[in-house]
Amino acid sequence: MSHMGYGCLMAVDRDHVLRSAAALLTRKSTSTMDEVAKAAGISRATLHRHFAGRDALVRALEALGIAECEAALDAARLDEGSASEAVRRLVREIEPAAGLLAFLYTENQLFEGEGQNEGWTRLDVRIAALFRRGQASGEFRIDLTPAWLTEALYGLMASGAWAVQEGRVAAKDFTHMIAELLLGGALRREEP
Amino acid sequence: MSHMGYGCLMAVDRDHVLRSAAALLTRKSTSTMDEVAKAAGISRATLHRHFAGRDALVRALEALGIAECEAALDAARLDEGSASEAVRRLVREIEPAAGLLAFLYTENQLFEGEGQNEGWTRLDVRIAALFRRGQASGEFRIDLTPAWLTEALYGLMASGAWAVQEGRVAAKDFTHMIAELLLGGALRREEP
DNA sequence: CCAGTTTGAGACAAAGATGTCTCACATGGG
DNA sequence: CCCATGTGAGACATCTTTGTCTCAAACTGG
Repeated sequence: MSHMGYGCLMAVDRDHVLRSAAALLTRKSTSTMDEVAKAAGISRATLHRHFAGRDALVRALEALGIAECEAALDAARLDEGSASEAVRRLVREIEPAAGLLAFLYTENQLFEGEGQNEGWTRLDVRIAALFRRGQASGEFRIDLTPAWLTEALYGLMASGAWAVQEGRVAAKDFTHMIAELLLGGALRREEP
Repeated sequence: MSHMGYGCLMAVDRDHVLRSAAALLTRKSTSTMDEVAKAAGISRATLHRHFAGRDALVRALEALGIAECEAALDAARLDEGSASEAVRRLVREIEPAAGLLAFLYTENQLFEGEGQNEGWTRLDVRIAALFRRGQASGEFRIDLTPAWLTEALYGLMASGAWAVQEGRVAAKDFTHMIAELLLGGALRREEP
């Protein structure tokens, strides 16, 4: 297998390691490199062969989270149909990445240096644009800024991911609970 | 001042240390004991005289957060008036503690052992009871569980605290943004 | 079967944080 | 003024995590 280099097997292993690291760090964000390795079913040495260090691992998780989030935004077709439906599609598409996003959202180490990934800005811009579109069309209220609605979406996804993980809400309700609360709030509607 | 013991000066110093530690750890949850000490304007030795170690400090912050939260619940008089107004009062009263709560909310170390503070349960019960009251009175929709609404309130407060800290939303809008989103959601009302 | 590659296990030192201790200094009451 | 108390600065050992290395074993493709 000398000619394969990084093309084939390494890639799928790397992805598997990344996924299990995401799952573990979502539950316990201070997990040791050794715990991450064991969770992935590999040794610490092999983990180090994939990721130069803890920082590289977290950066790779950041890139993965951003990529999955952007893929979700693409799949949700935010420009089509009503803004409400676009938000529902967005929450549905982003659900599988919610745990990872929740971990990254609280990893404030990622946002303090200078070399912060501009992918976050791209995501913010696209999501805020969706809320702005909803405001322009009269669907959404205008006293809540698009920046705050974007932030609230992140926060609700993180809360939802944790609540599901601790069994406080059912996993199947994740999408509905987040989208409905974000769109409609807790108050009952007089006439839908 | 030998006869004073722990009664007077120690107490206010301890409180001041606790407050600055809360402010610092909210921004950078991995701050060193030395950084915590410097932020409080004291030396690491003195910090250690107040709190036996990092764990003791975090536990003290947990107790402080729970106490402030319970005081806010008391001040908000959750049983009086409409549930919506009670939620607005709750958010307003809890705002000063939002940063500390956001820190504790993501300190999952607090919730994994067996000796987790039952204060959180007390808070959950009281807040969930408020949402349940709103549902029973017909004010709140019933397809969002009280447990999820409680969780969402925590998540929105954390998001709000971070968004304010990073300058993405104005501090003066904190209460309005959180309460209005939680109650009414992003959709515009036809007839208020 | 064989050769090259990858892996796991462990040893090892470096780095960082923590807990403990000592000692000099300041401060405030008597 | 004097003394007791609290404080800051620093030294020190310890512990954990990390990064690096080696080597034997397992595996794979030919």
